[in-house]
Amino acid sequence: MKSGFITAADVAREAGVSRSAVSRTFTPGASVSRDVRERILRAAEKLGYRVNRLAQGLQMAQSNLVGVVASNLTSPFNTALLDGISAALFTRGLQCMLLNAEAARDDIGTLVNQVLEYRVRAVVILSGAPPEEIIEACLRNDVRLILINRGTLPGNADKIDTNDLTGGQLAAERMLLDGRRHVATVRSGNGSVSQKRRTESFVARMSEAGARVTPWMSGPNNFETGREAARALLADSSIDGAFCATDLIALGFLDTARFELGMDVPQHFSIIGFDNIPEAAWPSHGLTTVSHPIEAFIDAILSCLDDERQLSEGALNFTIPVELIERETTGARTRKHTSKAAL
Amino acid sequence: MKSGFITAADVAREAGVSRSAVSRTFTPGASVSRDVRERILRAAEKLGYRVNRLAQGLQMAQSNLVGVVASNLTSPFNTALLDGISAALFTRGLQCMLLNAEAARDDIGTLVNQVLEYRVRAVVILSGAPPEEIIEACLRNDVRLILINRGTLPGNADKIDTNDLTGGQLAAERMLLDGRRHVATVRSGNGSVSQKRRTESFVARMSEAGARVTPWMSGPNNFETGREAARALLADSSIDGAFCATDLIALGFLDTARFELGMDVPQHFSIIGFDNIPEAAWPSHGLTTVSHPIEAFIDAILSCLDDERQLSEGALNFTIPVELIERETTGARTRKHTSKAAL
DNA sequence: CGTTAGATTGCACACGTGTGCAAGAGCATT
DNA sequence: AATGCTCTTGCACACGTGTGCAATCTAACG
Repeated sequence: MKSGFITAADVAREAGVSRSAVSRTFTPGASVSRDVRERILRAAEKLGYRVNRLAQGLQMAQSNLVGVVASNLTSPFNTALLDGISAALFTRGLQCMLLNAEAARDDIGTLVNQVLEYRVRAVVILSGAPPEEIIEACLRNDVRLILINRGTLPGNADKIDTNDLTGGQLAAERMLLDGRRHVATVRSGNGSVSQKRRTESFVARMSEAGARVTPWMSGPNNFETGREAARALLADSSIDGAFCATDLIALGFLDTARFELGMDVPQHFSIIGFDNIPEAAWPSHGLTTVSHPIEAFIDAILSCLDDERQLSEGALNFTIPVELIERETTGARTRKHTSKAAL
Repeated sequence: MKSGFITAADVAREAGVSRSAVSRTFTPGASVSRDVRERILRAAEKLGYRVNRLAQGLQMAQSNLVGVVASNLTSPFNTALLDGISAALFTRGLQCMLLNAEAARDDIGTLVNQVLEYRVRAVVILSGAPPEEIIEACLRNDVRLILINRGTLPGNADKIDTNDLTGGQLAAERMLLDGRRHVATVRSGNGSVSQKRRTESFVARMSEAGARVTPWMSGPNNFETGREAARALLADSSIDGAFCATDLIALGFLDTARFELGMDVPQHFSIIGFDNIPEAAWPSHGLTTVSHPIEAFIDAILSCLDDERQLSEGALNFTIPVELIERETTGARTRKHTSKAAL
């Protein structure tokens, strides 16, 4: 057998019909008689025919591809999201093009441009912020742009955002219930809009209640950042609580406080994270956290993809609900100011 | 501005040259005079021209896509691998098509068929086992097939495998040094070849040294599986060590032993995992484990992609080296048979 | 049997690109 | 000045597919 792919023309020759018939056989809803269809299917099976999606996409001026821009795939929340998205795309007969934002040094513009070259149907941005001219380019070419937790960027794009305001408030209420009066906020330094929003909401509520807040912000969104924050912040022993913008940071903070600094959580202070990653529920951590369920994100993304309208007719907006998951890093059964007594 | 993408013909008209010149301008190494090239680049910039990769792929009978079949993206080792692969592909100007094997109910044949429709340059299989006719289909169409830890499947494909034999032996030696005489092996029930190999190598060495081995195997490769194994196995208090085929399982085992069953590791027994995921190094776990570095996998994959030969001329084989990372779940400073004394 | 509506089939064009080929332009060598 | 060589440029074809249009075929109905 000769090398190279089998084309519809090969199948047509084998089945003794025209190439159009082959094309119609593989096009749902097209008009083909039953015995011709069967003869074609048999020939296609025999030769190992596969429709060339590149040619198809060229003809239709659209592909079945969806670009997904992600980064920090070591964060379990991001990977869970990616897992859900790739599975959801499969159910819609779409293919997932994964773009690694870190590899491109967070040059989201270049990445989106690359993916536009494939005439993708939509682009999902999980990470980084695309420049405005890129948003316009997508709009002009009828490519849906779906922004996940990117905040209110200018331009016409579908936006799916966690209810960070409520999330921050829930965390604050729990801190206040624990009687904490001097809390820290910890987030990564790369300026994620979502981290900023939830932190500021937390700060607002705590300040309103008269508590003191020490902000801390540095490094990437990972475990090590939490460790560094703990070392820096816990030198000041008046701090009796920490709200970390992601679970990964919170777990680094927690582990360092417990095992490196020998502190007792939640006796000495309370810790609350955000994301509800699987690791937070492990017995060794038992991290109290704010959850924003993956399923809600997936549903919202599918709604955007199923939306038949042109993007120019208006974009969609979704807010993902949050919930406080209480575990063992909050709710100490003790009097207030225990940590001060340790001085 | 009219909707739809800008084509090379549009640019040619704008710049007052032929369409060929535009094509050559964007083809490295083609012959174009300097001022024509500049005029074209200016026109392209102005109009927002993007090469249509679908048409290009059709013409060249090949795309810049590489299919990656993965599953269990909640496993940090898999995601780290995916992260590395997507970044590496970017450096080679290739695009990553992510296929979720779980979403396709592990029907790898269908997945590979789908990805072949895009005339991909190669397919990387991180999960599941493709049927032999698919391997042949790839071979026939000059699509490289790169199998990661899939064992010795029949057919001509590039194979990259962890040195599981040495890995299992290293774990066994450490167990013997700890004086363990009745150890368990824990692996998931979905029959990963790699898990099987490392476990069997461990068992062989332990048996050779006269130790007793109780095998356990069930469920998917996740934390919960480790928990169930601990509950089932530690009812038999003569067991004084466990070798888990992945870190995720090992951590579930460890956490359950410590926090649910109140045992002391490594006093009561030793635990060794495999993969060296980041979580294993967290202070709260300190899991001793066998590492097979991601970088080695990436290097091997790139070597396969860079290999210019046709697949029919012979495939590549790589073995990834392993190393025992000793942390706090082995090496108890105590006399032998401590656990027996606890009976 | 004649007519008509409906289903089926093939022809031919379009989608946007890369490149072989030949023609032309510019320049150095004889 | 004539010749040969190198560089540039445009024409035209091919890649594999979907589909409008017209032609053909089938069957139902009068």
